[in-house]
Amino acid sequence: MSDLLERLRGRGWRMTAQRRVVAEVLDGEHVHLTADEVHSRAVDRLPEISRATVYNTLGELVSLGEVLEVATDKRAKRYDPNAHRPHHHLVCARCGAIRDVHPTGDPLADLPDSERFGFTVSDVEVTYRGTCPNCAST
Amino acid sequence: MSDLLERLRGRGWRMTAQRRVVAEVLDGEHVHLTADEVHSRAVDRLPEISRATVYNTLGELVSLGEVLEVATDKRAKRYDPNAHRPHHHLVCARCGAIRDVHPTGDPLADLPDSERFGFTVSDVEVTYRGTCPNCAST
DNA sequence: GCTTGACTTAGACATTGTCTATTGTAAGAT
DNA sequence: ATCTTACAATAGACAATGTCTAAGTCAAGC
Repeated sequence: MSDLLERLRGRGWRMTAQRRVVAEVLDGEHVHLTADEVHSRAVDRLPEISRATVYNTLGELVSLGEVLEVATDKRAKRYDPNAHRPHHHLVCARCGAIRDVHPTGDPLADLPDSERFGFTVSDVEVTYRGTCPNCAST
Repeated sequence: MSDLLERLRGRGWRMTAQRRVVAEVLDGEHVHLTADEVHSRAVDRLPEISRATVYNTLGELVSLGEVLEVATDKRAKRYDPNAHRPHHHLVCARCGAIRDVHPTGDPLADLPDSERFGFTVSDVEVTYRGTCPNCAST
């Protein structure tokens, strides 16, 4: 399974039961869990894992560049393990469902110098919003 | 000043001292305040205004479509009064400064049907990230 | 199998946002 | 001008999310 665990081990990350569980919970495509969701799933496998550890571990994974923070919804941050392949997000305004998407084109090229205000621009984040098929039919 | 107040009045919005102050605080270009910042600036002009009123008023302005919520930073929501002219945001990763920007091109057109997962896509939000001139020089 | 420094824990604390019951008031009616 | 009344504002409790600390625990190297 998870290349994630492999990569982390290779980077000298000290492996503990808690960290393994967090990494396992985050495995997969179209995974965008909040910290609390990660925690409750982790508790299923390792009942004594604490909230602080989940937050710490998520923060480390983000620093290591193995997981992305996304702020699609205005409430909790979500964590996206699909960090090695650049992508953007499509969010359902009704139910909050999130899909990873890969638009064509480069939005960076669409920002003229005159609109950069002297900034060095390094990254773009695109969030598409709409209604998912499920919510549309009800 | 503010067409905002004009428009609100025209829409039958009951005008109170508190609402006027909130609307005034939000007036201008490149304004992206958090609810708490709005509150503290409102307090300067109207010391007895309560936090709840600021939150309520901001929520109403958003519902009315006169103000946009933006989630550029992962902490508090920010409120952008520039709702009548579509635009995106450029954020400094160091200091959090925000500018309104107007990229060319249409990101909606860049999302192929095969990447829409059956969603009806209605809106796009683009956030550019980088370093502002101020932070770059220090 | 020790030792040690890094990891984990519980829970207090901080920040941001929401809700409720009560009091106040803008704006139309008289 | 004053009255009435529905809507708005208030204080403060509560909720959700995230951060920090002091003390205990353990993975990994020796």
